[in-house]
Amino acid sequence: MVTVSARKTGRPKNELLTARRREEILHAAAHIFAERGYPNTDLQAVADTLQIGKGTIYRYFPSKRDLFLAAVDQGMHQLQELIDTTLSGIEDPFEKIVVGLRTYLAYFNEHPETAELLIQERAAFRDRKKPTYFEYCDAVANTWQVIFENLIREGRVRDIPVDRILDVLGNLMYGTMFTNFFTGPNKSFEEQARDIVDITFFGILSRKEQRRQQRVVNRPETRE
Amino acid sequence: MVTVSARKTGRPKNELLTARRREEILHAAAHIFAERGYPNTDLQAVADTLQIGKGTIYRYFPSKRDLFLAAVDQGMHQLQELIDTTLSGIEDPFEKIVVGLRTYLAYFNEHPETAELLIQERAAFRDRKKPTYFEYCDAVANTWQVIFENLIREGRVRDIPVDRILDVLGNLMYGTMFTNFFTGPNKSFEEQARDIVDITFFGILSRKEQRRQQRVVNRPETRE
Amino acid sequence: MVTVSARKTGRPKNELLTARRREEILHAAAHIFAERGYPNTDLQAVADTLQIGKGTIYRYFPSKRDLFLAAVDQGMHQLQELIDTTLSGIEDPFEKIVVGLRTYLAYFNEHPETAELLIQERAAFRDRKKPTYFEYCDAVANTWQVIFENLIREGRVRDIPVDRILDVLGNLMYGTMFTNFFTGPNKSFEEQARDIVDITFFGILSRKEQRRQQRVVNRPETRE
Amino acid sequence: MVTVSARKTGRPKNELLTARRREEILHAAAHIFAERGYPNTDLQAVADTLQIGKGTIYRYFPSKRDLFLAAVDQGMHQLQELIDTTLSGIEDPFEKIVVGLRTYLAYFNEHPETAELLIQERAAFRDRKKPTYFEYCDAVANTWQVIFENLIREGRVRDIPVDRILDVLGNLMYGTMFTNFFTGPNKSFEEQARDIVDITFFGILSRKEQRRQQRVVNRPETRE
DNA sequence: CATGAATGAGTATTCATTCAT
DNA sequence: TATGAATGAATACTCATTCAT
Repeated sequence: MVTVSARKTGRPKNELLTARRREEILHAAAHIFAERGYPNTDLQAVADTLQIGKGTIYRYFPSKRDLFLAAVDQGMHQLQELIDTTLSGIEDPFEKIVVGLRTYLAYFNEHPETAELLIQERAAFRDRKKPTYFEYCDAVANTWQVIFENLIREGRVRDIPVDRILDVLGNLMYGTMFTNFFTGPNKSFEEQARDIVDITFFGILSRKEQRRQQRVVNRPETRE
Repeated sequence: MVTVSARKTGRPKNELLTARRREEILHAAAHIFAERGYPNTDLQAVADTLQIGKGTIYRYFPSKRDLFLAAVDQGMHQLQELIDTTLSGIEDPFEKIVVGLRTYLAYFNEHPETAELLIQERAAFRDRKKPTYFEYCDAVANTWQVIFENLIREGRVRDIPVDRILDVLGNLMYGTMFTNFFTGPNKSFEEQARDIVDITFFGILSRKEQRRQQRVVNRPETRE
Repeated sequence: MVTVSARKTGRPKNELLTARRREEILHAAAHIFAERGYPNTDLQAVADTLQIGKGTIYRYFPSKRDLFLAAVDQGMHQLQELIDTTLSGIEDPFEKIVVGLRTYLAYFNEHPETAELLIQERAAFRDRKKPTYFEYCDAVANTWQVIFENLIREGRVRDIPVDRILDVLGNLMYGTMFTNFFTGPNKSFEEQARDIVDITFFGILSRKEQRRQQRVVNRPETRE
Repeated sequence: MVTVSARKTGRPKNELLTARRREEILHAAAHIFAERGYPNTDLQAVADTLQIGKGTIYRYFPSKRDLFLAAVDQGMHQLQELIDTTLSGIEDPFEKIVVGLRTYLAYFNEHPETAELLIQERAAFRDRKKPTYFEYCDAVANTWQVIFENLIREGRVRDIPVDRILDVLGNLMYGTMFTNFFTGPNKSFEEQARDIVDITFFGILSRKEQRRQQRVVNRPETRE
């Protein structure tokens, strides 16, 4: 391909190299931010890790803050892509739910630095309207909404308002992820996924107790 | 100058006053730390709020870090006391669970600064073995363990290993608390408690689906 | 004198000491700013000179800029006070002019750092509406205005619009001061004052030439 | 590849183009340095203005400092050339003086950036032996020396040592230029030139007062 | 006991200059 | 030759902590 322009004869920019270096910086930064915390991280440390000059980082990201937020975003983006890919071949809605849950826990199990970044983001940027995590949640909420609506229509899930289900499941996943991160997981993510599914699908009550309580409290919104 | 009872007397500390001031400092500090974040809070601001000298704070707490951790601890302590008090008159185990859950959510609803402090603690003191929150969780875990064991023995709760139940419920509460804090609650804590109870007690599956899935997957650990 | 308040029992501030230290900082800063230039001056250098901590300077002046401007202002203030004092006992208007001029040049001769600060101010704060120097000029302009008006009324000075006289004399003094500062004075300030007075009072033209030129150009505004 | 005249030829530099670009850089730099001040100007801004690469500037000037000093020098050079040209056709010595003065003020009126550069030069390079301005002054001093000596010999100017006259006039011009620049001119440069000539030629004293003062003080150096 | 004056270690960011392309 | 990517030295200001009063 021949371009007319010319004129600019200097050192041509290598876009591929530029993009690769951006990724490298992001990757190193994510780990160092997670390891030391946002306020304790000197960009010099990131530069040293990559064996580049501190000024170079500023060529790619306008500020420490921007670099950090880009790192958080990248982490969430990867999670989203992973889930999208994993679920793409699955038809059965229940399997989608179970696999999605397991993938979520698996991701944070393998990328604890992403969890750390979510904490750091909140601690350092209390002002940001909405944490990156919840922005991503909003983005996929509708997909799950539809899935559950279908299940309810088919009579496979109780007729509970879907947002209640999503809230409870979402909060449970979120809490599990953070707890794992804070205390270290006391069981494998597969086991965790299994336990969550078991309890949220079947409830903790025994059959007998379920029947009894439903008789006592005539909960109108939770008809079978 | 004559002192009556030997030399140890001197100027008697007014222990009451001392304790009161300690509380005042802790209270003010909790709110300011929560409002500005740990690294952005300078003790001068705390001193100014209380109209005392900065040095005075150092007479009550040896360092900024200690003051902060004391504030976190106070928050969790209050929560614990509130729950203990609230549950003390309740006999029915299910009611204990439901009321405990509601009280927990109510507390953080009224004291969002405690939630903020938990975040800040984690962000600032990544090194501390275990966050204050989970120390308190451990402290009460046994109580709930016993409650659920009894329920299982009585056949009112499915025979699931109790720690699984506690993990799932604990993570769900924790996740709900943080989500509320991050995004603002989209429903009242009473509604949240109700939804959590509904789903974790009865499960989301319809009766029919529950039966079907239990037939398909012969899950040996979850006999009724 | 007994003050009621009390309450605040801590270390009392010593206002005298505070004021003295402020002066000390200002004095040291003036010389160091002048010696190294505004942008090249690190407040650490000022602190080192005074054997105090850098933070201490910031207790007295909110920023490097403020410290600098205070130093400039102090320099001009001293000049003004010196001139006021010197002229206070003088009645004869011509003597006032001559002595004022000499005092002005003498001051900058003894305080070359003030001249340097005026340059630095202009170079560093191009945005400030009016340089400190000219603010002080404006403040005294009226006094001299009156003196010259009287001299004109008495027929001792030619009937030239007074602001022209003030402009020319002012610019001449200003230019002389800066030239002295830039190139080093090539004569004593007394000689400079004498030369300025000689030329501005009598003009450089010979009597004969003055008469000739006045015949040729009938300059209406400069009647004798 | 065949080159005609031995090896030195290679790609012949286009000297004209080179010189033109040098001028362009100098011109742009002068304005940007004047607008932002020496320390606040980064060479990137100069490069951007000219739409060239930052490295290219370094092909023409070895350092920021050199570029700046070249810009100052160019400004003074232009002034000198303008005055030389303007005066070349003038025979009458008084007219030379008046026109020279007016041209000087006119130049700085049209090129305020040159005045700014003179300030910046002094502020940034306190160490340089002599500011560019005074180097140029020295270069032309002799010409004016001769002119005044002739006028004195012809009895048209009072027999004052010529360097006194030059000092006073020089300082007056310098002060006027800077004042104009700092405060904005409050009258046109033509009026300023007229006022300066009026006062320095005729003095401010009235005839009567001139006579009186000359009687009182028998100033030996200022005989008519 | 209470105070706040004093301290100085710690940090994000810029920009002159170099040099690979 | 022209370019702009890369570099790292340099810099104003804050704030936890101490301690004289």
